[in-house]
Amino acid sequence: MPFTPIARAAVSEAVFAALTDEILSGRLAAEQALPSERELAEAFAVNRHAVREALKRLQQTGLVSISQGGRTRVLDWHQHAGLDALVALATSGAVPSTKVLDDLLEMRASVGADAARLCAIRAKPDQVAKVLAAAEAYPAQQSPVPELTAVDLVFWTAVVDGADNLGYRLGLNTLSAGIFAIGHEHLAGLLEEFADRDAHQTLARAIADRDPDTARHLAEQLLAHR
Amino acid sequence: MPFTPIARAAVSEAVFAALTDEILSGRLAAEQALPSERELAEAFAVNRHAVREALKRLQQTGLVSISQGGRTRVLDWHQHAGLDALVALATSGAVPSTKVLDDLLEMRASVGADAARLCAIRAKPDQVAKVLAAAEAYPAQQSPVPELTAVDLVFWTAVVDGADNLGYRLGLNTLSAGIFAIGHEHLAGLLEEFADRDAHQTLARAIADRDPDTARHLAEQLLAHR
DNA sequence: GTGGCACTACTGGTCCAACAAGTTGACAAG
DNA sequence: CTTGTCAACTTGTTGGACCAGTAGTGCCAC
Repeated sequence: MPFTPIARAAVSEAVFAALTDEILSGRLAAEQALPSERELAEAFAVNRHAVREALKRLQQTGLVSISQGGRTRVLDWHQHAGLDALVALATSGAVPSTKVLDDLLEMRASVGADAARLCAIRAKPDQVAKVLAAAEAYPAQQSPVPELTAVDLVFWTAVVDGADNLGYRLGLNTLSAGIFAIGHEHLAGLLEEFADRDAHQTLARAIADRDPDTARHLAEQLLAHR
Repeated sequence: MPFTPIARAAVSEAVFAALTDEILSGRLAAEQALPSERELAEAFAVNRHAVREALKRLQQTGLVSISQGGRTRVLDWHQHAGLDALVALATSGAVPSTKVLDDLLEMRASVGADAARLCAIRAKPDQVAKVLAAAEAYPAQQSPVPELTAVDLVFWTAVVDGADNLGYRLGLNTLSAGIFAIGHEHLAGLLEEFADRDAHQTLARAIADRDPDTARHLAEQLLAHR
């Protein structure tokens, strides 16, 4: 059944998105003071509590700095925003989504290669088995893009799990969220990689053989983005 | 003057920290339903809005799933939390902070090496100049740890800026926040690296010489953690 | 004139109370 | 067994009030 849940965006979510856009696009420059919560509430025609929830999230993302009594100020996201802001960045249009995607894939290549290396060194037997199984699950012939991305995510999740590095594990979550946010339509260039069943199985075998250098090298080749 | 600003934590911040701890430590298991907002408000002896602000942030971090009408449920942070959760993870005690630090440094090594490579390829002249200047700024003799970490951050910020990758840039923010959250007392093992003025200058020169392979290799050596 | 103080007009932080909107489970009608 | 209804929850949103902290303004003593 191809039905997807109907999106019912909360008010604070909408406010968060609007302000995020303003900041990432540069229309609200760094160091600039935001309108007061009361003014924002009136401008968006929502309650102040909704604005506050959005501002709290902006603060967590590293986009604004809040101080009681003083005004809320915009931060330079280059310096203060965390990796999670990349998801917002991908959809805000502040930076061309192709640029964001390229950067994302570049990071994925670097982290993925090292994760493959570590997986070959550290993975427990059952984790190796999962990697092999995930490689086996790649479809032989053409499949729809969403399905391919799902299979690919399962494979790399298995690899990263085997690498036993919390940073890589959580980074993978953020990265895949970012890639997902950009949307499937921009992922056409990755079809060859996703569909390369043989390469994934070769990589899985290198991991199973406990050959970290080969695993890293294969992963580098596989993830290299043109 | 060694005085630091007095921390005036907001109530919602405290609630957020408490719930984060409960979840990351596993005392609140995944899939488990949280108490209702009213119950939490009563338990913490705070207003419901404060609880809501905290829950919104937990949702953004990927630690809980909120649905109107239904109950708020705990998510498996391995699967859903973003890299930013690492900062909370470092301080929550859910995982030994030494493990978090090791993982963090491992990730830093991989990302840093690739950033150095890309910086050698892509950095603009003024960015190269900043890298050289940052390497020059390393203190010749022993210095206090906080100062060393600050100098080190400036150097790597320059390198990552030159690499022109938004993912690396924002990832560096998150990583350094995580390392900072763990605290300086655990960073003794890094003193040699931080103090290695020569190695940083050699690396900076490789970048200035546009020698990506050497830059990557040097960065790998420099960032290798024992 | 000038430094210092008090006051005022903001800001964000917290709380109470109410109602709207959605979910869930029980239960009766078909 | 299926379906619809209802009641008792839940989160979502709003309004208003007051507390707490900041920052600028202007007065006053020196």
